[in-house]
Amino acid sequence: MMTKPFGKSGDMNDLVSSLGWLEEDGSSQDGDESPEMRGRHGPNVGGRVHSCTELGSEDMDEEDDDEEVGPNGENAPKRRGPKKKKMTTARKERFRARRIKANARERSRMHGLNDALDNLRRVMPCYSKTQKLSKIETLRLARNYIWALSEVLESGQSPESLGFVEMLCKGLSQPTSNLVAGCLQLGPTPVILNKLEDKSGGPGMGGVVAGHPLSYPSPGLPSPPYGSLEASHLLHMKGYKAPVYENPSPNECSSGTPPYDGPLTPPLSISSNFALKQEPSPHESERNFTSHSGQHAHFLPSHHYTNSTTGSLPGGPQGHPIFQTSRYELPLDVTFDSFPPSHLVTSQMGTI
DNA sequence: TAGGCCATCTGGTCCT
DNA sequence: AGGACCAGATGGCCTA
Repeated sequence: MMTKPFGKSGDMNDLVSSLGWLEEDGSSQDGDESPEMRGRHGPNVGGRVHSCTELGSEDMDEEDDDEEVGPNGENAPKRRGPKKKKMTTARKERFRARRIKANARERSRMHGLNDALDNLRRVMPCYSKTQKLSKIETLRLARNYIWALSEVLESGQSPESLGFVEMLCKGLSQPTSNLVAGCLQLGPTPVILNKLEDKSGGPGMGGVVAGHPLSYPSPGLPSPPYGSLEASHLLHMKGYKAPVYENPSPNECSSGTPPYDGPLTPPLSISSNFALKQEPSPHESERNFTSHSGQHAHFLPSHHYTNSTTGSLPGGPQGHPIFQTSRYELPLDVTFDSFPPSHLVTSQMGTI
């Protein structure tokens, strides 16, 4: 099988980022035929054993149609089971077309996944168009963000505290930690973070321990691209007129759907399905989870803090902007990809 | 140049 | 039969 040259280049990103690309996706009959999307390898890449499925064999048969018969006929494997259908040209074309369609769907699916990741990046506390978080770092930061916010809820810890930032940076790579810290220049004094080897965190978690100074922004970190953000802005509350949550359906970015631009869902409405480890609760609707630090974060259902825009919360800091939100009722299956009002975040971060 | 990240192709599996 | 999802493999791009 010939390995086709693959022409993926930097401009693929432009294609991917454009909505038009997705629209063309289905109709362009796959990149195997388009200059940008040439396949790179045949079915036997990486020494994978080619199966005898119809789909798999069709490509092989394109070059050696009569593989079942050896040069002298003696090597023809005696196959059990249903006899393999003769790969007629029509069948080959059909299977090829099916494969091409499947490739297009797969691309579209992955683009949808990437769109969702982009939405997630936008609501992260250090969104920057120029310094895009990698996929894995986006997920890690999202985890930390949720965790940190839950700690704010549970303990009333100020989001402007060092601990909040430490939680955000936990387990992140050094560049990402720098990025986060560059965004979280809390008040007049830059945040001082401490990032150590994995000592304080759980398995797989990087450790951030107070007392080991490592000032941010780091030497090679220009401030402008990273913007700055007060912690209260991080929680997009200053001057934030929270919209009344009307449409709970997340604006999902499945294939073929436009990028997220839909109704904003409220902050800190931690749904009950967010539970790393659920425990029985005396109150049916309460949720607990064990954080990586071994602490227990205690979640209350959203209606526990569904007060007026100036209302206070049980257990929460009175009058803290984080709680000055209006009525929020989220379905349990709300997704975070529509979670915070991204414009409130980005507007404070000087996204470039 | 090595390593990280990414997009894509591909075949397998499961489900409708 | 066909679609969704997944994981493996590969090569391109970028950066230290």
